[in-house]
Amino acid sequence: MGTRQRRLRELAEREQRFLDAAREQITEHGLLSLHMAKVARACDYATGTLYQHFASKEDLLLAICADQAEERMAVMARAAQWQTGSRERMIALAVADMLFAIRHPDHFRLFQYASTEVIWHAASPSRRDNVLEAHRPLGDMVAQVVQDGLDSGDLPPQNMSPHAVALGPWALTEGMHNLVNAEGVLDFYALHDPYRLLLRHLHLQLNGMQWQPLFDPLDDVALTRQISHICASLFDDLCPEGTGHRYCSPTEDRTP
Amino acid sequence: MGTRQRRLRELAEREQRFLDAAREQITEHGLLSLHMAKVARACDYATGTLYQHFASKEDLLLAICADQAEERMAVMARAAQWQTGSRERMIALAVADMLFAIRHPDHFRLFQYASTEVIWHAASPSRRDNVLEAHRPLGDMVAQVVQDGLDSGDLPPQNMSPHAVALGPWALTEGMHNLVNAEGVLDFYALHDPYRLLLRHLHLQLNGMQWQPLFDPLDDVALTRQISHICASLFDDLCPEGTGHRYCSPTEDRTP
DNA sequence: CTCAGCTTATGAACCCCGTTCATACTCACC
DNA sequence: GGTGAGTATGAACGGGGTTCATAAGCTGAG
Repeated sequence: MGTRQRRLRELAEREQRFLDAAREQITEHGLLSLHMAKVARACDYATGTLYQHFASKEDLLLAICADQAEERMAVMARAAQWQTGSRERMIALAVADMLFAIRHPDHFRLFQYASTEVIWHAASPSRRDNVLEAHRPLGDMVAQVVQDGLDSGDLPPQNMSPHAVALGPWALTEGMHNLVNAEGVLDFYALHDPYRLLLRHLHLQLNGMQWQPLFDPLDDVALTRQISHICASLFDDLCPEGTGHRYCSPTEDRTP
Repeated sequence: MGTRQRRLRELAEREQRFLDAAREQITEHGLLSLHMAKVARACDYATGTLYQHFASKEDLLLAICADQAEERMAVMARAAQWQTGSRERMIALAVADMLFAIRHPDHFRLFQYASTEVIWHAASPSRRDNVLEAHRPLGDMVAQVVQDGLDSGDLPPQNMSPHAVALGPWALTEGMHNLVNAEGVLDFYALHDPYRLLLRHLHLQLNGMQWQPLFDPLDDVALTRQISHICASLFDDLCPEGTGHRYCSPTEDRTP
């Protein structure tokens, strides 16, 4: 029955248009100015129609999250793809996510906001599952890196499951994103270039897990080279329109 | 002029009563059910009066944060107080914060929610400064531990400022709290007792910074003993009414 | 005691949304 | 053409944050 299939396709297309419109509004005017009526109007629909797709505003927010997660994962996967050792791949994952957070601050803020208890529990359960499912690759990718390292003898066994080991770098990265995002904190402590700091700490952390060191984590030049190397493979993804973009710390512009 | 002073005192007292009422409502009915009208009514005031103290709902939320921060800091300070080495003090800070998050989940969720872009920027600037100021001890405590360690020769120099070094353990702890709070994530990866995992990773991280190890981070028994030791000095703070409370991982109850 | 002047409290009214629902429309199928 | 399931509409509803004109209380002076 071709009619039914067409219907479904149209439904999915419309949903995507709603999501895009919502995303655009967030990018343009901030999370605070996301209104259901405006999203519907932007797609030339009445407000009620929106509620055939999303049970509530929170539901819409989480839908956007699930939608954006795909892109986030893709960027990370691509960054890790070109690295050889387990350690390099782990670092690449963190750098990619960090770049994503820098380049798409609104999306990243949305991730934080939506994973808040208030929003999370106001959405429908199925939508929550969607978000979790969409984010599954994140944890799996990190754990896979550990697993591959163990298999190839690249890493020493830790008596911990790959996922448990993976939680360390993952938490460190998330936490640093948080601190960076919490405006004021970094200025408070006069910490410039927090993302380079993240990389340094990540290296130190891997050292602690006795992953063989590539170079001294305190070697600033080597660190920069590594970041640039990873970034080079990512800028097409992250800056489609940009030409000649290079790694530039978010605070670098501020210093005269 | 005694009148003026009395006025100010009354003002402060009333503000505190508002804050307490709001906190109670959050504890009782969750963040979603915090309504300005109800807070005012709980203190036998009209709604409008609330707006003489707090410019908006977000302002009130941030005020609660600043208020609660004091308690959070106090618990951490107390935990670190009884430890001798730099490494133990650093661990104690993390454990204390972790316990605070477990024992006061609502407060902790509020911290997360309020540091969200949406809430943060809807509050008044002076209130935001309040929150930052109230949280300053957090970063300073962590950095102080590093500084003391360096001064006493307890720690090797890292070519990094104490605050920069401190950001590592700090971010790791925050990040782990986040992941734990993001419901579903841990079940997804079958990770039980995430807080013990935090401790393990913290030890591994300190290893990486070449802080001399106390024991093998993978030694589960030693880890538990250390956690219990730190907790013992904290339960009076965290469970005023509780008698005979002991450390118990949040997931321990679930397993039959 | 009394009046002026300032501070604070009041709660009804305002307004902005998110959400719902009865109605009308569309269109594939008989 | 008739039928019914699916879909769109937009006015109306309701909750709740915010404001404001008014009233009440308090202080200090005369």
